[in-house]
Amino acid sequence: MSVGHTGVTTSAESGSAGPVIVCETPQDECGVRDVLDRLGDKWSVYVVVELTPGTKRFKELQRAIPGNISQRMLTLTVRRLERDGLVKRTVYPTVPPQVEYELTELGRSLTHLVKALADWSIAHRPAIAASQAAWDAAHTGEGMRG
Amino acid sequence: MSVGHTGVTTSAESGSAGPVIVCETPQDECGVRDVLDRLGDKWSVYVVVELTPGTKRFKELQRAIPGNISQRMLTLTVRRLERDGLVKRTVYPTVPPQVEYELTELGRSLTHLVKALADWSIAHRPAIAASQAAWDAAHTGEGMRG
DNA sequence: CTGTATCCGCTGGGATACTG
DNA sequence: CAGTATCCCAGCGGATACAG
Repeated sequence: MSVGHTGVTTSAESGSAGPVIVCETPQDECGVRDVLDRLGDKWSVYVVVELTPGTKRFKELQRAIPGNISQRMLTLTVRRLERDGLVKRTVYPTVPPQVEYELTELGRSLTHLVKALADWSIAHRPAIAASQAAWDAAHTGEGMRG
Repeated sequence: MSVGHTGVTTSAESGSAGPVIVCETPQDECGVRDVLDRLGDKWSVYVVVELTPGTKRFKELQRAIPGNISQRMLTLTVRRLERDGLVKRTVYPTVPPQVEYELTELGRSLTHLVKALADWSIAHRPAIAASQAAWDAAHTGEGMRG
């Protein structure tokens, strides 16, 4: 492999023993996984968010993303995004090297969904937090009251 | 814990050594993780999708979800969803026991976003697949040609 | 600066057996 | 049927060292 032990490709063409999702249903919820796997990547969303305003370099991206993403994960993330056609990577063969990342048309078409997700999250976070608190309160000492 | 080695609570109040996300930014992309963590759960989305038409029992849910979700994961998933206030769980103390799951108001407010995600995924899957194929073709034998 | 290869811990998640 | 507890493994993801 070229990018570490995980590789960039997720499931296809790499191993012949991992169906992952059988895809029985015709088209309804079948493709959701494709996006969610990318969105659930823990970092992909942030890259998309940070790239929404415009082009950013590797280091800029790393600094902009909250949560201290490691070099390794940023590389893996942008590579996957690039492979999916959501991000365009441009290398300037200078010294020191400079690499710029930007959203493609496809990537930009996702930003409004990410925005919607973020809006929903922000709008309902209080409700969710309250629900969690209530749940926790109702379940404290369920199997650990000794 | 009451539900296995993983527990239901994700990060808060359980351990004091896991900040996970520092949340430096005021409110822009900060709350995205909350939703994405839930959506990236690999199964949560499917539960929401399957519950969109209406109430379902545990076993029904398990059968309806593509990819053969295990009992354990379905339990964990619906518990988390319940804790977040997205799903309501109703137990009928019959023999044999019967438990019904349904979306709450909060949960239903998410369905249109999930739908949007699914639509986007379906609409752009060909483009993504093409991009992946192109990327793979351009990167075959990068570090494994020996 | 940008990226790759290696080591390693942690957690998600499957299989299974048991309870009510 | 619904749920819990245990075992166990694969993979994600962090830290680090090294290369162009």
